[in-house]
Amino acid sequence: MTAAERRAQILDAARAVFGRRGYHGSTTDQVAKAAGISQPYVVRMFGTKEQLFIEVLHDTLTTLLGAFRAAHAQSVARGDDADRRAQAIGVAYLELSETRGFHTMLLQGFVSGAEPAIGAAARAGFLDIYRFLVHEAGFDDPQVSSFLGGGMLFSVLLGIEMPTLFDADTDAAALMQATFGDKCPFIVEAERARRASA
Amino acid sequence: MTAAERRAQILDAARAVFGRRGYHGSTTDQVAKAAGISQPYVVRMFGTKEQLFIEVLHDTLTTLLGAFRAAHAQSVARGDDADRRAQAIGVAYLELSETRGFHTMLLQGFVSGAEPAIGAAARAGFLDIYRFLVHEAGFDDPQVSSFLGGGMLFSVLLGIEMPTLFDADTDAAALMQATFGDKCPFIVEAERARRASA
DNA sequence: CGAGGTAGTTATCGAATGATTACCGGCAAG
DNA sequence: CTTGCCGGTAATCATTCGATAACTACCTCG
Repeated sequence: MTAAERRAQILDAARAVFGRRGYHGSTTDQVAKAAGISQPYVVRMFGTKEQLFIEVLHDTLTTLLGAFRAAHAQSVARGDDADRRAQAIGVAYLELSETRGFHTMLLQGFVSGAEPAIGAAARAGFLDIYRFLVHEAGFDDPQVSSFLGGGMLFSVLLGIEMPTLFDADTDAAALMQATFGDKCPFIVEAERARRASA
Repeated sequence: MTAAERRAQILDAARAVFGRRGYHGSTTDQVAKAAGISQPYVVRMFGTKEQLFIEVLHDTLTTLLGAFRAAHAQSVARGDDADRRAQAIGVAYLELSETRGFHTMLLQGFVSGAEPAIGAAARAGFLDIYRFLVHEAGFDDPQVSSFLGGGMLFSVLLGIEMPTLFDADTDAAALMQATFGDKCPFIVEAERARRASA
């Protein structure tokens, strides 16, 4: 396998691992095992664990902004009004949950601000999203706060593994229904599958 | 000093440490140093680091719910309408940022769901907040989503140390203005003081 | 006084983990 | 054929960190 392919594969595996256990809670060996290679190779390819984490975060943020731009452009092409355009971007955000550990990886990046290099990357990435929403998508202040807040709540509910309580607790089910909307059954099912495979 | 006093002091120090670096990123020695005692004593008093983390989380959630209940009761006593009552609880949430690491500790609890015992405590605590908002404070679904989302965004912006960019980046300043509202200068100043002391 | 409990410490151990080094097999080019 | 590089591993090192053990100073009560 070529080095570039391996690199992509490691980034993918690392996103799942880091997304679940965070920067400090994950080991390079876990990433290596998830990618099906040896631990020293992970380190050699990325230099350090911190560098790997930052590249995963950067890659995830790039994917996110790409998805947002695509959704926005499509919505504009359809001639949607402002509300519809905002909704299209929101849907794009929810649909990124199909790629393993996407939202939890973002969140883990956002709570690792105490590591200087990671904090800088996280701040820059968060601001990029904000700038896109305001300057490209034309959100106003209440819209952007509401959008980002909804996104953070979404990610936290996934990180906390709230879907495990969907069947056991009616309040949990109501909360997730209120947050995930009509994507709710889809997300609950995806989480169930993830747990079953683990 | 009595054991109960020490316990409270350690919990306080641990909240600041865990809030900044998370569960895996913090060491019992950092907590001990912050509390001015030896590392083995921290472990002996709480059994394990995990147990300490869970107790800090529980303590933080208890404080949070207490503050919410007090704010709600006061608002009811004033005869406020539903919107005012919701706002009073929101203000109570913001004001808890005066106690060191409060919001970031909550967030760190919420992203450590991969540790089984911590995840269970975090889910239960999150649901307690949800239940208070819905069943005691009478929030409807959109209100509760908006409130929780705003809270998560608030905590993430603190965790990411976004206030460090307040003066350097006008977009960062706008984002924080939109999120923190009129508490914004207060919070920026508090973060500046925290960094100066570190 | 002395016995026991309370609040702590110093010293140390063992496991985990990020990183390094040295090595190996295949394959393409000269 | 052999030289050298590319993709990759096994072995190992140096630290860090949570936990344990053993000890000490102080206070109080009979």
